[in-house]
Amino acid sequence: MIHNSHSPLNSYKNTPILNRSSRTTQHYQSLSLLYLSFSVYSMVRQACCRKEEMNRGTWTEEEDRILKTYIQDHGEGKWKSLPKRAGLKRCGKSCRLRWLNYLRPDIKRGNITPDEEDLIIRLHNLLGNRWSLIAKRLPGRTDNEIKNYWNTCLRKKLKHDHDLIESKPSIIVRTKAPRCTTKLSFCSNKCIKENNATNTTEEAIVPTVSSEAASSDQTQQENWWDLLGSLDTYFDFDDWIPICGDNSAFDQEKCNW
DNA sequence: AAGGCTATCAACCGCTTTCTA
DNA sequence: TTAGAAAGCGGTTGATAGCCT
Repeated sequence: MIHNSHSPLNSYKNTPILNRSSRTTQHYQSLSLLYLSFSVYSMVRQACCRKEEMNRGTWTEEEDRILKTYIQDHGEGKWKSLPKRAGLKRCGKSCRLRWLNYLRPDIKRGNITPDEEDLIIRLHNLLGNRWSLIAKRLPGRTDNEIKNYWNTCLRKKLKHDHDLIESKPSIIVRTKAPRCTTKLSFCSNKCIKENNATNTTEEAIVPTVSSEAASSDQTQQENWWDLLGSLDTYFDFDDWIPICGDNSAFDQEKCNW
């Protein structure tokens, strides 16, 4: 879709919490609490930028040109101070997003190909709504693009298969340990070595498998391996071994528990 | 032609995670 | 070790195009 880059966004209206005439003492008490909370919140958390001084909405061609030129000359990073340095009336987050999702030279234009679509579906099946991780497996595509594509096209497309999907065991790979309760995880040999050496967390994919998949149910384990097998085009699994609480449960020779 | 409705997707927001001093 | 800053992430919003009546 082509947006008119010169049309201002007429959004973010000040919506009153209640009509003045319909407010009661109770409403005012609630409002006081709300304002108090907001004041405390403001003391703790500073806004990333002053909204009234910033351009918002669709980027103009001129803004794009300024941002692109600046990043080509000075490189990415330091997004918070970038707008000031580059002479843009945008907040740093907005600049970052615009660069990552639109201006970056390696962005792939055009429709999602059937191969890409297939990969998105498979990865989503594996990873869930981890758009940035999915995007990393699709060169030139952004997480935002994939997320939109999923929410608009694929969700509908797959809806008629809903019952089929529902009947399958849910095997979602979680990638951030604090967010999941898992028994089973996968880690590359390289990663283990590095972690042992540096005692740091590996940023690359170190997926853990949801507890459903970690059950002793043979069918679920087979499904899991099927899923991994279908993805080996995209992942280099030669270097990956499963670890399961203690590794002893896994037979690396037979590739099974 | 006009108005309503829907689909799309860029951009925003709030929160979490990671980095750094 | 800790607090604040920076970066990253995913859900949501809203402008716009296009279709339908």
